[in-house]
Amino acid sequence: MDTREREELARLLKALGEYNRLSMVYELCECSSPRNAMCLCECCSVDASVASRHLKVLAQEGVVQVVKKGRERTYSLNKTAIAQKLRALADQIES
Amino acid sequence: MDTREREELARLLKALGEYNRLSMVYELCECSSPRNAMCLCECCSVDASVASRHLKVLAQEGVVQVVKKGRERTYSLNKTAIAQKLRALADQIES
DNA sequence: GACATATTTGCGCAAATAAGCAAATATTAC
DNA sequence: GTAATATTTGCTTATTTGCGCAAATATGTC
Repeated sequence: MDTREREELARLLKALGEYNRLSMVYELCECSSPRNAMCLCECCSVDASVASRHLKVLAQEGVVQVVKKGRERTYSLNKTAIAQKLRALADQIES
Repeated sequence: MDTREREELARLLKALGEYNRLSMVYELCECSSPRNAMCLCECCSVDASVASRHLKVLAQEGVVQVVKKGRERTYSLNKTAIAQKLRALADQIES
């Protein structure tokens, strides 16, 4: 694993390691259909602007996928990609 | 998963999500035997005091185990515990 | 005891982070 | 066009974080 990858992984873990962001991820886990920021800001009781910023971070790190739908944007989890990265780290740690 | 567990998981991910700390974890991955802070501070070119603080964070979150050996303390990874938590999160995300 | 080594702690500083609010922007509906 | 809704952005504030250095502490060696 080179430096670049390690930096990327650190950013991913940091993105997931903030309580409100993690709560949004869990929320998205439980909803089968994509949600918008207005909905997701409720699960952690923050302003919509705050949720928007958190979701931007999650999108940058590839945790969520954004789809523009009219005046709203819906977010869904990149389940397999994230799960794969977490498992890869688990494997490496256990090796 | 209740609030307490989620906070705990967020703290774990945050602990792993800092580049120098993650580097120490990788370093510990590669050494089969436990290492002390003096050794671990080299892999990320920081002061020993900084390494000491980082290792304290990792210990608090259960990432590493500390063994007091004379005037030094040796650190080793709690491999299975961490791997298990990461896989549990992966499973939950993928579900 | 004196000295060396490993770690921790206190302090200060700079940068990053999270939050809320208000304003700006985009898009839909009427 | 106007009004309503969803999002983003700018601004400010408060807090946290990471770092280095120096001093303090702990422990082993002589």
